[in-house]
Amino acid sequence: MDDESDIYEGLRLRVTSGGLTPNTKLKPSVLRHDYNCSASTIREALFRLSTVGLVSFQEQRGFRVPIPTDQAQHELTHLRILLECEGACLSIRQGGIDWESRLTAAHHKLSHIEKRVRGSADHMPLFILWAKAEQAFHETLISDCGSDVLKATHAMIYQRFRQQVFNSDKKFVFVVENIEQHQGILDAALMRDEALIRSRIYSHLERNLVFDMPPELPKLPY
Amino acid sequence: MDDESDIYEGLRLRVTSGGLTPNTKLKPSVLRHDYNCSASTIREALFRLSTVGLVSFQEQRGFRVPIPTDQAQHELTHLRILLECEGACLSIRQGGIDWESRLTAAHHKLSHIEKRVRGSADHMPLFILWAKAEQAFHETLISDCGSDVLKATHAMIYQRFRQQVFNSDKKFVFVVENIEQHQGILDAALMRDEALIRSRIYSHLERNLVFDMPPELPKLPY
DNA sequence: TTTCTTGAAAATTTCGTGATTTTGATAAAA
DNA sequence: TTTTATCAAAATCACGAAATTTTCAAGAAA
Repeated sequence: MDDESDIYEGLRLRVTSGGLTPNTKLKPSVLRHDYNCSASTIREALFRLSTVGLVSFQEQRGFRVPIPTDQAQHELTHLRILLECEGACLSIRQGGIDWESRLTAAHHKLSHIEKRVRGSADHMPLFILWAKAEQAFHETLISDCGSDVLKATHAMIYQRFRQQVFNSDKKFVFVVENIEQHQGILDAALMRDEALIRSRIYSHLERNLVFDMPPELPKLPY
Repeated sequence: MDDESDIYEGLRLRVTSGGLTPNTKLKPSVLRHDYNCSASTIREALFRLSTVGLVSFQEQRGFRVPIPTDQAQHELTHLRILLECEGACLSIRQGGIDWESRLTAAHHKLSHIEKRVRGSADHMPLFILWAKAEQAFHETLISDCGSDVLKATHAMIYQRFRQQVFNSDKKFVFVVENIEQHQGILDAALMRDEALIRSRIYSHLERNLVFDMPPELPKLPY
């Protein structure tokens, strides 16, 4: 377990943003050479990744890069909305100046990168940077919700979401709307308006919902 | 990996409802004898349990039964409410007669056990049965939400919640209110009343919220 | 007494091997 | 041509042992 966590992190990066073709087999006996360790060590790390849903696993058939599906993207987006709205609203209630400050800082970094992305033709080189900054922004948004369980759960879902869209066809289509949407979320947070931030988080993530959400049933009068 | 999943299940049962003292060390070299396998196999299973939060793990310091804390109980309850409300409401919208039927069946079983528990002085022997039935009921409640991710996430949180209360002081205090609360949730589901089921799920789990939820901030007029 | 070392015992982690299973190409049969 | 059978190559899995790290008790120093 010396640098097993490094191995875990390394593999996690490769399966989430390493540009691996979905369904690629992940063979411990091959990957061991990249990390200078035994196949068993790789296997253990892949196992852990599979419990979090970042690699798929079948008994006696080894590990593979998960195949992105519309269904999975929809479900991951749905859960992101649920968790981020809840976390953001709780942070609004409990967070102080420190939270506002960290969120503003995270947005500043993200915003800087996004403006650079808008300019350049090829987004690829900036993408890793952008992904890190966007994750940091969304995690800071919920950082003062007071629940480690909520934050850990959100982190898991966010990772899978990012893997999903990265490994799907439209990898690097940068959406210009993101810029004003992130700004809008920051503004709502600083205004401490829960209803507004909910609707802005929803709007921000909405385009990843590939199916219509089922409508609320009309209440029957008794 | 032959019966590794059996080992995983066995260990999961032991750390969630096996009456183990919190903080107990889980030594692969000891546990191997209970399952007739090597220490490595046990280790792998414990590792998987640690990624879902059912055993705690520290590098070079092995595995332990997690220590229940008020904070953890509060957070797990909070997430259960969030996920079950969402899952139940979606099931109300999407579920059909089949869902109603399965939910009624699950409630019937649970109800039967709960009435027996109310009668007996020592709840211990019935507890495992009750836990299974209560889990089945709550999982059926969200079973037609249409999201595997939501259901899997809920299952993880529910397991940890159950472990939490089981391993805390008040292991076997059976709460009589559960009976009518479960009935109330079933009724709301059959009535397909989303607002009602939300409030009843909240009431049902409320007593496990050990801290007050922060109040909504008053909106400042500009 | 308290704090700091020492070092042997115990526990954890990594690794290569052999047994078991899957894969995939080739040939036989329909 | 399509399907089925065969079997060798390749991969996976469980295992025990070696290497590394931690634990903790006993003695030395403050």
